Amino acid sequence: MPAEASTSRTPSPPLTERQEARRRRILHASAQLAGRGGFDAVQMREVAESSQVALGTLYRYFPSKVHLLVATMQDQLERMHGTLRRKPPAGDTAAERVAETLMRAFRALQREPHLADAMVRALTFADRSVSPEVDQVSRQTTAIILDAMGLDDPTPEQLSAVRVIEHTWHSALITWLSGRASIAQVKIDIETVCRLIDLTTPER
Amino acid sequence: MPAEASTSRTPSPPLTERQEARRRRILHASAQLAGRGGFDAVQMREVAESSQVALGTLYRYFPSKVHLLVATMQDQLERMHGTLRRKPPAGDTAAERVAETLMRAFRALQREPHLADAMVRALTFADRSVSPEVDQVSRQTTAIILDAMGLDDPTPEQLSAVRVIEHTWHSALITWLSGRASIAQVKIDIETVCRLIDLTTPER
DNA sequence: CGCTAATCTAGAACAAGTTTCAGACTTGAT
DNA sequence: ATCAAGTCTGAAACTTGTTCTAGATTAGCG
Repeated sequence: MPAEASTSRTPSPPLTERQEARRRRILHASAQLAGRGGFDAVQMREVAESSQVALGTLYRYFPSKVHLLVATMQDQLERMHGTLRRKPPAGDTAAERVAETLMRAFRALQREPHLADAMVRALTFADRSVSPEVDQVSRQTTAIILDAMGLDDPTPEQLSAVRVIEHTWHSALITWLSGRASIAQVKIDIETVCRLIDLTTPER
Repeated sequence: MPAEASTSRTPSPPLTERQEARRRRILHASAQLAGRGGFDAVQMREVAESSQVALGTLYRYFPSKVHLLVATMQDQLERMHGTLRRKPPAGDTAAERVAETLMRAFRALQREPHLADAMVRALTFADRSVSPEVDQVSRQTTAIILDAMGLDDPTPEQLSAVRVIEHTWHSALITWLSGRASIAQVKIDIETVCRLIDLTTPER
């Protein structure tokens, strides 16, 4: 199993065991603090203390709070992709399966709304310096959606549809997290956008 | 003309002339600083100095940097809605007109990418305390899209489509601003999502 | 005009992200 | 085992958003 699948971006020098452990402690502390309190509760000094690492070291591993939270999201996403793989969605059409998959992910986020807040806010607040990492998250999300569609090599049109679905997914999450949309509303939006798939994938 | 259309939310005590002038100076300084440098360049001390107002006063008018930038966005949006009204889009279908309108708005933003950055980042970073203002921006955007569609009372289905279009609009802007998507890509995404309108609005 | 409450100003103070630095500790190669 | 290079630590310093305070100014009113 590729334990460093997400690291494939930067062929950084392989970490020693203790370094790997530090990295893990940091991500764990980050997720923990985010879990209660959300974005604001993830304070770099606290993350450092909580993971038994000096502040300077924390910054060596993750060059900013946003980097840290985006990495936390990568971590969680991988976990989720694994879970989803184990129980694939059951719908008849691609649109149904994608909608089901996203709603499943949404329910998982609802169980940890503060964590969701921290990760999503970091993701959309990220500036250019975090582009590679954000891109990685985006690729991972795309992979999840394509998995649900059951497609191996999608057409450009289908890729557009997937991108739009991702846009909707992120933005709908934000409106929900900031209390401007209900859970029901997010559900409707997801179902609505998933109809685009039928438009580009003439179901046989 | 309803000069305080956007203020209708909070029936705050009417401002004196000098106060109105201060508010205007602040918004102007904010847009100016945002215009070069984007989100980070809008520093509250600089805004205060630049608009000849004490820091405490700035915070009395806008309780946070995000509030300030969202208000700046409201301001710009109103301007744009006026412009768009004067030259309505010419497409045959609702989908075409909406896409054309959004692309026109997009081109306007391209002329001031830093300003766009500041406003959009503030919008998506806003937490619950800014919900009313963000909601106001959202209503304004909805109004612009419905205008383009040429609809007076849309069906719930059409409203869903409009919401999804807004989601895509915001999120696509973000990917463009952070350099993860090209202008062409944004165009495709907008055109793709606008097809949803045809799905919910059987063109006669 | 003269008073009172509200508003504004200048500036200090505080909070959290980020940077920096000197010294201690690890690691990998010889 | 020893040394050089790289890493980690603890603590202070710096930046920018935000809050607070004491005193000046302004607005509305009798």
